Amino acid sequence: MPVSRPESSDSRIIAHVDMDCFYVQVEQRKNPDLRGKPTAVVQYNSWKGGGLIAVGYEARKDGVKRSMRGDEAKEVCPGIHLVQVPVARGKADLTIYRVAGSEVVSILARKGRCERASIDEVYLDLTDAAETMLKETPLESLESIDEEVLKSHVLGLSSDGKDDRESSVREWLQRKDADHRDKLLACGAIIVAELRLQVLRETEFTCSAGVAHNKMLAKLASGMNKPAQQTIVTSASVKELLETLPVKKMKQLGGKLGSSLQTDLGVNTVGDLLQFSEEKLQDFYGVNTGTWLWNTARGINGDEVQGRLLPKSHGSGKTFPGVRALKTVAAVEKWLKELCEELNERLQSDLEKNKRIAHTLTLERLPYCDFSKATLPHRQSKTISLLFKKQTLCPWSQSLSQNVQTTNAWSYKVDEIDQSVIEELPLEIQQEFRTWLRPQKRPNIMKRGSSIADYFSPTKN
DNA sequence: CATTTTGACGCT
DNA sequence: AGCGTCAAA
Repeated sequence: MPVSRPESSDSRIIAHVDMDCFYVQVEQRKNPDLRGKPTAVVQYNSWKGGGLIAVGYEARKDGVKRSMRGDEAKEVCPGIHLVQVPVARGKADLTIYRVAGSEVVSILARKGRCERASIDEVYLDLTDAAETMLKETPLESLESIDEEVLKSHVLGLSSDGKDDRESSVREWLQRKDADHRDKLLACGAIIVAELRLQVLRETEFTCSAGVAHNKMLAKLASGMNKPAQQTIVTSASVKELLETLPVKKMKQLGGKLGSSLQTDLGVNTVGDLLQFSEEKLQDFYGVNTGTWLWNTARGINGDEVQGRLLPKSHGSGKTFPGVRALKTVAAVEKWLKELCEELNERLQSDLEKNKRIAHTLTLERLPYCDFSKATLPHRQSKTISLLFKKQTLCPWSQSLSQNVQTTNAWSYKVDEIDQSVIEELPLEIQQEFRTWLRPQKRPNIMKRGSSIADYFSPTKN
């Protein structure tokens, strides 16, 4: 965990925006008949109705849970509408959701530094925008405050449960005697409410948000009131909030580290961590993790919002469970080709839209966790450069062939990137490329085709 | 037969 | 470079 700026006096204004049951909303926009009806999105449907990966709020009321099978969902919610993820090349194709996610990012990026954290989440650093707003329009003089802002949940605001919550939120937003950091939070809340309304107007999607002084607290808050609401974390509320918060609810503590805290240290809430010195935590978990835990217990988190609107990598995969395991080289080749073709299509559109070009390719085989049998060790991966030659991928064939009948060994060569691909790039990028490639003067040995699958076509040794 | 399909980042 | 961890729909 990076600990770039661990100060408790952190006065940044950070928002985390999270789309509500995103895939369901995408499907409901595509087919408005589904709006207001119990809906879930499933991957495949031939086995027990497919696996749910997103559940709308109407269906959640009936007890439908993610990771249920479609058939199970029908049992608890007979009227549920199950929409299938599109299938292309024999596998789930998430393109429509990625495109929808990027629509949202392009709107949210208008007000400050924006980081695409996942297909449907972003972090925003609104510090500058909030400071500017506070300077130019003192909150007390703001006579018309947007209705959406008044629906905010302000943690630590005592009258959160009384009948006129909105007026107490208005009062909090405009408090003359509020300290500077609270006023900045109020400005952040106004900006985020505006952004969420813009997202709704321009995409028809609702989202929830958290506004706080750092990423950790903003993320925590965005999930506290869903759907279509926002939550503000004041500094004054942090201690109480963390005191009773189960460690498992904190990002990064949902897995083995969180379990270890519970079983090895008897730490059940984030507040319980306060009893341990930084040194003690470092002894247990190493310098970085120890310091990170010590800061986390105090609501301190220095992670910066990375200005990054695009994903750093593209992946395409498919599982072949149980009896569907691939048993022949031909079957492995067939599916590698399908995966490569999907990837190729996405790389092509990335090149056209963003002028980016891939430079490494990694083939991975993920473990299949069947505890009933002797299971394959773990994960295996091989990475190659797509830009430079002198790469032979014999190891790949070994990994791939380990569990299939090997007929003839494969070997692959990857050459310099094809000249025609470079020529499609903007001129200044081309220039950069020639610099990188300068030591490489030899002509291509292998002609590169239109599909990255061609990189893996078996060649003679 | 069976969550699946992603994506980021840390450790060595 | 290769593997492990964590998280989200």
